[in-house]
Amino acid sequence: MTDMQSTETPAKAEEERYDPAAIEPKWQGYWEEAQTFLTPENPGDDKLYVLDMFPYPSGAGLHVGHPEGYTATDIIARSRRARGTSVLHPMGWDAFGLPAEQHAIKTGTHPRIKTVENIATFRRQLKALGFSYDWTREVDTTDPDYVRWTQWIFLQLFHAGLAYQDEVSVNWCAALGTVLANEEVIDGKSERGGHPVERLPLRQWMLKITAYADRLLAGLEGVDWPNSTRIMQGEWIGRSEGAEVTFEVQGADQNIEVFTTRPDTLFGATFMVLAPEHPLVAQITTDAQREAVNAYVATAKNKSDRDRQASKEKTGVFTGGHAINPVSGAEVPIWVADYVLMGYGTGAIMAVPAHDTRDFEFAKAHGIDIAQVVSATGEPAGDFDQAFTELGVAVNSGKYDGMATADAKAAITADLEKDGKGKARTEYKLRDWIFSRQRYWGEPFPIYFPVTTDGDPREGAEHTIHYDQPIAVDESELPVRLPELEDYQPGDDPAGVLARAKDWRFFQKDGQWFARETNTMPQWAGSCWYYLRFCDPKNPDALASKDALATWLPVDLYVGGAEHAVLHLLYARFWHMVLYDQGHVPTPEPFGKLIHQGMILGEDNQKMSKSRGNVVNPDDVIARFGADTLRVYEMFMGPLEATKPWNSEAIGGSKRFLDRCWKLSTMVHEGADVALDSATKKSVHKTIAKVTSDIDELKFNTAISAMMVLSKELEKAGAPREGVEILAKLVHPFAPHLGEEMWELLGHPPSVQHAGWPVADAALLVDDEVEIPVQVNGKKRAVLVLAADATEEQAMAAAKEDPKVAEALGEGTLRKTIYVPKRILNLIIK
RNA sequence: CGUGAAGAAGCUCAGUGGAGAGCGCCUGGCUCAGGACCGGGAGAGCGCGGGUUCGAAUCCCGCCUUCACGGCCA
Repeated sequence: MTDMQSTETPAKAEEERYDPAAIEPKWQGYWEEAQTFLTPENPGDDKLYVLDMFPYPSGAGLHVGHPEGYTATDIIARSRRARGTSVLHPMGWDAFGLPAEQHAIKTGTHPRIKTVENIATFRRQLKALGFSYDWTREVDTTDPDYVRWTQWIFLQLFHAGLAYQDEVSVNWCAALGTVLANEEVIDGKSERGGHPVERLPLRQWMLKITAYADRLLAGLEGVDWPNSTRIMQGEWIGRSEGAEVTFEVQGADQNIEVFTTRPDTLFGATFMVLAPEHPLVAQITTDAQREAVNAYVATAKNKSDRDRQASKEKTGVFTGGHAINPVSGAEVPIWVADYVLMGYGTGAIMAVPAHDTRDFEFAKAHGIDIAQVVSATGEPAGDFDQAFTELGVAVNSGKYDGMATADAKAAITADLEKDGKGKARTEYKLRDWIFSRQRYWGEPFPIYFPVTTDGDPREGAEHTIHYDQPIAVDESELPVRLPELEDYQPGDDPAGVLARAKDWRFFQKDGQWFARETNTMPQWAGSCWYYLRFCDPKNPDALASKDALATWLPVDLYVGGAEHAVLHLLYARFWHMVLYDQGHVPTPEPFGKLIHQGMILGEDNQKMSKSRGNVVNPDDVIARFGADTLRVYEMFMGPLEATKPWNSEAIGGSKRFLDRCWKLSTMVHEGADVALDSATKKSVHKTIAKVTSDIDELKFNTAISAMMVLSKELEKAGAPREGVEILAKLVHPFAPHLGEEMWELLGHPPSVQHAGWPVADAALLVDDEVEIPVQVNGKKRAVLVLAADATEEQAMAAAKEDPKVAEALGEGTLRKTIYVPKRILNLIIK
C-alpha cells in the first residue's frame, strides 16, 4: 500500500499547490492501514494516558468546540509518541441519553438505531480531522458488553451498602406521564405543553456519595487541576464545622435540634425557624395558628427547591409555639419559613438576626427582636441596618463576653456538650446522589424484587411488589438487557417506561414470582468509569485487567469542558474511590492533570446557537480549508483555556502558514540543496526549544506563532533541507497530514510520527550579541548591538558615540547610570 | 450576592521590571488582471486612580467593566 505514494506526483509542476483535499484522505488511509497509532503492547515506565472527555453523539454532529480539546490532546499524543513515550489515546461514546429517547418517542424507532447512526457520523467526522486515536479501543456505553460492567460496578456499590432506595420528592407530570428535571418545570407547569406538575414522593435508588465526602474533599489537594475547579468541587461538597444545639419546646415534651456554624451567637438567637416539611411543625403549631401554618406548608410543598430559592422575599408564619434558649433561658418564638431547607442540617435553625443576613431580613420583615452578641470592637453598638456577619468579640453573652469568636465557639460548644444540650458536628452540602431515572434509554438496574400474587402478574393478576427486599442479579447473568418495546411513549406509571414491558419485568424462579427494577441509571453511570475500560476494552472477565489498570492509571492528562467541573468529575472520583477500596483499581484518584478548554464563540462574540445563526460547521471548514488548517487555526486562536470568538478571516492566515510549509518542502524536493547558515540554524534550534516546551505547557498558540516565524526565515534562507526537515517534525502534531506529506516530499518513508523528535542544541540557544536600548531619563533614544558580556564601560563608550544619545545628553550632567547587562542602559542627567 | 478568569494595535493574542506576532489596513513589486506570493509602511494614553522604582503592561493597594460558573446550605 505504501508504495503507491509516489514521490513523482508533487514533483512535476510549479503549478501544484498544497491540496488538503487530496493529502488528507491519503494519509488517513495510510494510518488506518499501517495501524500507526496502535497502543503499544508492553509500555515501559515512560507511559502517557491522554484522554478527552468522550462526547455524547448528538444528531447535530460535531461542533467546532469538539476539535478544540481533541486537537490539544492529539498534539500531546503525537509529540510524545515521537519522543518515544508509550501513549494511550482512546475515544468512545457516551451514548445513552434523552435526545435519542425523544427521537424514539416521536418516530417509534428504537433509540439504538438513531444512536448507531449518530456514532457513525461522529466517527467519520473525527477521522476526517486526523486524530491519532487507537480506534481498536473504541467503547460505547450502550454496548451490552459495556453495560454489563456498569451494572457490575453498581452491584459492588449495592453489596457495599452504598446503594439504597428512598422516597424522594420529584416533579411528576401526569399529563406527560413522566418525571421532569427541575429545568423542565417553569412556574409549576411543564416546559413542554404547560401541563401542571406536582411534587410527588417517588421511590428512587440513591448512592451514598456522602460517605465519601471527606475523602473527595481531601483528594482535591493532591490533584493537578485548575484551581477554580477544585474550589468549585470543594464548595459543592461544602464541609462546614459547627455544633448541634438542642432547644426545648415550651410546654411540650419535645426538643428541636438545630445545626449552627456560629454557636458563639447562641445568646443572640431570638427566634427559631423550622422548614415547612419539618416533622414537628404540626405538633408545635397552636390551634390559633393552625390554619395559617397549614396553608403556608401546603404552598411550600408544591414549590420546587428552585422556585423556593427564586424568591428573595423572606416569607414565613408564626407557629404560636415557643422554645427555650439553652444558654440564656429566654423564650423564643418558633416560625415556619421556606428559606430553611429540610435537606440540610436538621431542617431547623436557631435564628440570630444580628449576625446572619437571612435571619436579619426575616426579623425585619416580621418585626422580631434583634439582639447583638458579637462586636468588632468588644463594645456593643447601637442599632444596625444590616447583619454583622464577621468575626469579632462576644458581647451580651454572659460569661463568654470578651472572648474572640473562635474561642467563644469552642467554649460554648464544650459547655453545651457537658450539659447534654449539644455537641460539635460537621455538615456537608453534598447530598446523596439520586441515581435512578424513569426512562427507557439507560442501563437497567441489575436488581429484582419478590412479588406476592395469586396469578400471573403478566396477565394482570393482582400483585404486590416487595420493594423493601431488593435482590441482586447474579453476576453471571449480567448484563440485564433492555426489553424491546412497541413504542417509547411515557406511560401513566411513575415507575417508568419499563414497567409496561410486563414479560420482561415479571419472571418466575422456583415457583416464586419476581419483578425487575424498572428504573434505569442516569447518563452519568457510563461516563463514571469509561476511562477504566479504555485500558482493556475487550476484557470479558473483568472491567479491565489488573495489569492493564496498573500500567495506564492514572489518566495523565484529561481535557474537557468546564461544565463538567463538578458533577461528572465528582461522580467519577466517587466510583473510583469505591473501586479502589475494594481493590479493583490501583490508584486513589482517577485523573492527574486536568484542563478545561475554553468555549469557542460565534463571530458575533455570542455563544454559538442555531437561533443566533452563528454556528460554524466543522465539515464546511474542512471542505474549504482542510482539517489541518482547522486544527492549526483552533490552536492558534488563543490560549487553550480562554473563551474566544471564531473569525472566518483569520483562519486564512493559518492556511497560508501551511501553504508555506508545503512550499518549503517542495523547494527541497525539487533540488534546492541549500546548507543551513549559522544564523538560521540558531533560529531553528531556538524554535525547537520553544515549540517543545510550549507543547508540554499546552501553549499551542505560541508554539504555532514560533513556527510561523521560522517558516518565513527558512523561506528567506532558500529552504535549507536540515531546517525544513526539523520544521516538518515540529509541525506534524499540529497538522499531521501535512507533516506526513512534507516528510515524504523530503524523501523519507512514512511515518514522520516515528521519525523522532528534534532536540535543541543548547549551545545554539544563547546569543553572543544582544540589542540593548539606551534610555536618557527613562526615554528610549537608541538601540545598540553589543556583545552579550559587554561591561558597563564598553556600553557607555558605545552609547556616547551614538549621535541621538549624544544629542539627548546635551549639556546635562550625568547623575546616575543604570546598566543591566543584556537588558538596558539608562542614563539619568540633570 | 459569591467564586474564578480577563481588560494591551481595528480583531485575536505573546510579553512577570525597559511594548511584539498573526489577521485586517495602506503602499510598492510580480501579473493582461485578480488571487496567491515577495518587499515596505501606518497603527498602542497596555481598563481607571494611587504607590514602590532610574524606569511599571509587568510588583503592591483601591476601583470600574466584561465573561464563565454557582446560588437562601444556617
